[in-house]
Amino acid sequence: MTQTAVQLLSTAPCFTMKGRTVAMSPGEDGLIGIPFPEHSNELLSRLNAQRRTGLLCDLTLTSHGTRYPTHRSVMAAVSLYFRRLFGAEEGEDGGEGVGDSCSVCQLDCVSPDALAALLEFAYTATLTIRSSGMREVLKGAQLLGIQCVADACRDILGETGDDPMDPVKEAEQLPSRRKQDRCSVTRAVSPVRPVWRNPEDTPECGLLPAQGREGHPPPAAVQDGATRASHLGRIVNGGSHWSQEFTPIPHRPEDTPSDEEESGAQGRATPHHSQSQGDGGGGGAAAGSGRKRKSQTPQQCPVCQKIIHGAGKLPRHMRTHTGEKPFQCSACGVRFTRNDKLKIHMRKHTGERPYPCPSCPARFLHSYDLKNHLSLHSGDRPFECPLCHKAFAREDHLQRHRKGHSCLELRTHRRRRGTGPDPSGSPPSESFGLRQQLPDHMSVAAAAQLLEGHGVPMQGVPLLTGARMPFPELLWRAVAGPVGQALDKAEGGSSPHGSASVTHRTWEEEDEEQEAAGEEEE
DNA sequence: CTGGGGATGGGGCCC
DNA sequence: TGGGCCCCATCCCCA
Repeated sequence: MTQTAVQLLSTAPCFTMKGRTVAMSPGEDGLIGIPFPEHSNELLSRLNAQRRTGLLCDLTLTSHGTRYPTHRSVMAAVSLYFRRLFGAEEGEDGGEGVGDSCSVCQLDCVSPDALAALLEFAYTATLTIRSSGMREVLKGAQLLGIQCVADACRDILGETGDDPMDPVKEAEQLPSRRKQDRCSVTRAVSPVRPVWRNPEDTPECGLLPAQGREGHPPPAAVQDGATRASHLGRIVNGGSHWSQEFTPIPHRPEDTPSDEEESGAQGRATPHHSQSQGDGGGGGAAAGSGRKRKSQTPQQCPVCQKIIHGAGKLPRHMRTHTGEKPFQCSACGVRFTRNDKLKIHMRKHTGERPYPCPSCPARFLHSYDLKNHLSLHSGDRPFECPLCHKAFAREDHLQRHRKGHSCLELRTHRRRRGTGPDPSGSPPSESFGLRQQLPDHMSVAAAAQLLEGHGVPMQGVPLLTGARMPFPELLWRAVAGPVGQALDKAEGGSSPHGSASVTHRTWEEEDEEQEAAGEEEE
């Protein structure tokens, strides 16, 4: 995909299909971006499985006799040291690095435990270490140029990141040494002097890469880290180094990476760099200064690529991936991912129910419980099934009703004119207005004219072009994706439910229901 | 199947 | 900028 296409997609309107947010490019016909959020996780997991079995391992690291089969590409991706050693750094013309044949790298200056932890981090994005081994891991991370791990260890050890002797930072401050002699670069990166052995060079080395495949038990170092995590201190992704790992979302599409130079920041999820950090546009040189990049909003989760809005919300989100629950109830021991959830939980123990019903003695733990409860008093059932017109007091109950195919009147009833919500299942407050002006059997062209008369552009509407609309709802479906939000705006404000997402989801649901109805008819 | 309570995760606002 | 607090949407569970 071209860079232009990527930029287009990054700002393109999106819709949801089968639970997947799909970006549509308005400018390029047929160009869509379909994200697979689990791909990176699965990829890493499979690579780790290959490492454990020695499959496809083309590099063996050794430390004091302990051998660790691994993959060059992974090590080059995670370690600045290996990246430069292999000539894999961006912009390198290659061919000058260590040869492609199976090799052994002796790293005796990194302790076996630290090397094991760093390898596990490389393949799992989780660092599992003993507190007592923190300094060794820090040392190894510095030597190998794994910046985020080094920073996390420094944070925990309470050290600053301004160590002038830090070989990683020192190396990163070398802006244009890629054309220099590889060995000299290597020394600049790290004082590690690996002993490279090639199978053709020594008989000893010829054994090494094959060992993992040929019956040698996997070294302790490549055992499942989860088994060790139970009794070890654990630094997980939710740690402070995520603040460096996140991907700032460029606010303007023209914010494209300008620094082709690898700055040394590890594990960047996407090549997008923040251009608004006040680095003076210096590109790689400034980025490589070792100064901590400050996070800004919105931020993209490096695991699921979800965009997280709000300052300081990314660490909170990351705990949903790591499972970290740092907030424990002192009364019952239940743990929570968030402090505010623990606070609400504590009301159970204190008996506090701060949300009293004004109409009855009932009191509630949560404001939304009170809100639900109040709908019982009022008798309001604003959420009506568009198919069977059964009304619900709660939106989630309507959703459950529709998802569960409990409605037996699929496609047999038309929406009542002038009453009830639209087929999106949205509450009445957002169902009427401009949308009601769309008569039955209106042509797309006529509908477009009407909508554009309200300032709603119809360009980019991908569906039903040239078709006649059997129902105005279908037109609404057609415009829901690209211009639905604009239509909402034209109608005078957004719905309290976030019309875009609601409409997109319901659009998808309706497709499924139409399919189901079609099958029934057959 | 529905009503209701509770849990979870995201966003907004504020400090 | 990070975190606290709150609200909201959604999901799960149980009666």
